Amino acid sequence: MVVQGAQVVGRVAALLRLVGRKPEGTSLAGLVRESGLTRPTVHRLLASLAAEGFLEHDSSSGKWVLGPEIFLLGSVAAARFPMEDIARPSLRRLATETGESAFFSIRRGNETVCVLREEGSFPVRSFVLHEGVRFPLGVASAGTAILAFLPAEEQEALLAEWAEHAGDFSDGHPADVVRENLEQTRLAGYSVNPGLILEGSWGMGAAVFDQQGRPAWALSLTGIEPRFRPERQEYLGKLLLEEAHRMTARLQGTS
Amino acid sequence: MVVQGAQVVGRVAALLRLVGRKPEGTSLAGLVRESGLTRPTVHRLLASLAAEGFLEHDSSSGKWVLGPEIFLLGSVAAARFPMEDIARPSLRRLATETGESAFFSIRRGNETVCVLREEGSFPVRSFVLHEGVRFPLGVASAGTAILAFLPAEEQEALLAEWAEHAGDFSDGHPADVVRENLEQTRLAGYSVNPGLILEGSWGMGAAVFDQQGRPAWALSLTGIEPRFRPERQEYLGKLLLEEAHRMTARLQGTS
DNA sequence: AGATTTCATCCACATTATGGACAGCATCCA
DNA sequence: TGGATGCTGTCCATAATGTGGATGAAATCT
Repeated sequence: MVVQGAQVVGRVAALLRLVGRKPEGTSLAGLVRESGLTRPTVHRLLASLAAEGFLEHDSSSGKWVLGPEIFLLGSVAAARFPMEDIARPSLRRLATETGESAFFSIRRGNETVCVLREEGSFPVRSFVLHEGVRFPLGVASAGTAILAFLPAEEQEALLAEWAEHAGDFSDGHPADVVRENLEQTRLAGYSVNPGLILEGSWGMGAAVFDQQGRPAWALSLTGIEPRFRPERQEYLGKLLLEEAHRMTARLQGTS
Repeated sequence: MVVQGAQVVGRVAALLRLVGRKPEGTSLAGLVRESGLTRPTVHRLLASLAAEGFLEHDSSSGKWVLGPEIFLLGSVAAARFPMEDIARPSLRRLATETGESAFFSIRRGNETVCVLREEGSFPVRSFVLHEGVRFPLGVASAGTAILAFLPAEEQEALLAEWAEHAGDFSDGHPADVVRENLEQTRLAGYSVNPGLILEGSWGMGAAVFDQQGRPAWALSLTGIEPRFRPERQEYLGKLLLEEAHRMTARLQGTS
């Protein structure tokens, strides 16, 4: 998987992903911490990425943010990944129908990345999840919904080295809790995150399947605990599954 | 401008831009030609970019295309560059009103990059311009409209080394023709490209200005020569200027 | 005003990326 | 059928490239 003689490419990619996590930008020190690289190296790579227009350095805040070239390349790439067109209507329906915030996440390797958000009308909202945020598979409702429907051996591979895979999240997500959660998800069809990431901040998710029948994306809803009591879960789950089925059908149909 | 000790970053950036030019993808050999790098180097960089998800290698066609990570980062970056929301309505109006195809391009250094397209109803369409295509400033109607309203010294800097700047386009665009064209553009407010890139394929453009009053974007229309006769140019130019003014006002107002 | 944290830059060193060379496939043509 | 052409993928000795410890300046906190 790893290509010889391209160390920097990996480092650059990691830095771009880290910067992309926070729309408001990240400081040099933060990136040094999160990347594990030395400061001079991070600084040089950031500066050269900025010279290429892939990043920008907000001189007032000193933070680094994604630059115009990323936006431009992204617009071109979006033609091959018409997620916006396909997912947005479902998100709108979910958000207006339930009042919660609705999200569309995409699987990328052993992570999920949140791509789209649609705010609900309910006045208390959680900001744990937003565009660009990444979670390890099995963490958060979207990643649980996806992991639950991956081939058993892939699930086992991740669970076998769970602490390493889940990183900072392994504290709040012990492997046995996750196992139980995946089992529940397979039974119900949808996943429930009972505030495991942030107390009181609940979520539910349902997987969307690609043409090969693999769970590649997920729809999810987030909100506060009182809005996710058991009696309402069934209703929310039904809505999520409905929209997930609709998207899956649409994606099977295309091409 | 160029950062020391970051050769690869520049190379990677150049390759990504080259790949982004053609939505259908580019072959290794093509990228070797266009980048001026050696084949092993290009291959290694492409392979490692693909391992990171920044590119994908279509194994049937053997071509390299932009990958999912670019799409994901692009979605995050799009929040800082809300061009779609602001430009799309103007493009719609231009396309429906005129029947020609309408485009929105953005200035990036000494180039313009086409970001958005809206097809017109007229059944003969040119495909010289599409999302991701880059032209040197002063080439094509969008780049002419922008260049014409840059500070005189910046214009002169480019015209002074025109052959180098315009590259392959310098044949069809001699410096004195461009100078005359810029003059005309300043007089009329809008630019006209009388089939200089491809015979019979005409275009007209108008610049959109940022908060500092600098021409940073452009709206343009393209079509075949009979649709751009002098009597119609005035009408098309008026529409372009109207929409460009509207966008400029909207952009001044925001923030 | 001293302590602490963050940012920017230098430069000797060796790790890392480079590219010439080789190998494997197609396709085309004599 | 053979060999000429054009493409992709890989190896590895070489040196050019990127690295990171160290230093200093600047900003922020106590």
